[in-house]
Amino acid sequence: MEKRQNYSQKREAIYRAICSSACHPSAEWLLTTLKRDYPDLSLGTVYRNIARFKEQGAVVAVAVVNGQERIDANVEPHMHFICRGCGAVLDIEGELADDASLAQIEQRYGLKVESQNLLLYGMCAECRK
Amino acid sequence: MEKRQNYSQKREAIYRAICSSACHPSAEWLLTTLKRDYPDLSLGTVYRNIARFKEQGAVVAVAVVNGQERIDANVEPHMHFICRGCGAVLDIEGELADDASLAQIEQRYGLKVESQNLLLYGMCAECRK
DNA sequence: TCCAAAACAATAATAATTATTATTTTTATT
DNA sequence: AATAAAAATAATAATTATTATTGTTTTGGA
Repeated sequence: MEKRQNYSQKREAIYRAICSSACHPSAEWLLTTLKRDYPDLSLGTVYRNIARFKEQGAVVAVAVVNGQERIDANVEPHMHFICRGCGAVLDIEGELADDASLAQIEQRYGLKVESQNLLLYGMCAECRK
Repeated sequence: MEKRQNYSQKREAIYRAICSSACHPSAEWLLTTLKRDYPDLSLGTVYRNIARFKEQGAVVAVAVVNGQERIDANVEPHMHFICRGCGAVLDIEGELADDASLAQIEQRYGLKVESQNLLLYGMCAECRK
């Protein structure tokens, strides 16, 4: 029997915030953003629910920027750009390693690839000015 | 005039350890490994020198595994595999995004790409058993 | 050898994250 | 609707990686 999972307003709000923000939020960002609607939301709750979403595969950590983990509700493999100036994390459309290449790597190194993450680093349009 | 840079046995030992280890070490690993030969080496010194190597471009941070930053003295762009089981970081030969693709991304998003890092996640040969 | 700059160890301070505990919310059942 | 067990939470404490500070030692030129 699987574990029962009760409904929680806050969990839903956290997940919605992750989905509806394009910024790939950190725990801190989620807390301050959601404080407006849920004044008694605590950071522990944000971390606990992020951990749960990760376990379920509903979100994925895409990068650590300035020591803070940034997450994405778009779990389809895609690139990210990280700005050295402002720390922004942007989605980038484009190809990743294809299945054939991954299969070749798996064979060659005897390992099993479960996911991939291509990060580009540099300066975003804003910060270049 | 450029900044004077005195010689330091420990700095050299730290750099050599990074170069000669295939494990993409963390600060912690470097400390414990080098303690044998330099019993009064301190963690602060390890961090300070890693920071300097990064500024100089002599090493690059390739991943954060279990909260610890892992570094590589091979600054040529190449893939890495990260084992979900044991946290190992392995070098993987293979193509990254080529200059043409990057130029296209730069144009499309108005940004400047300075480096890239492709991470594969999964289970290494050892941990699969 | 003498001196100033650089590097260091030891220690304290930060900052992100995780764990604990007592309270509140949810939900199934009466 | 009332009740009680399970789950979720806030508040708080504890951990852990990293950075900053300070006083001492090392380095290398004069």
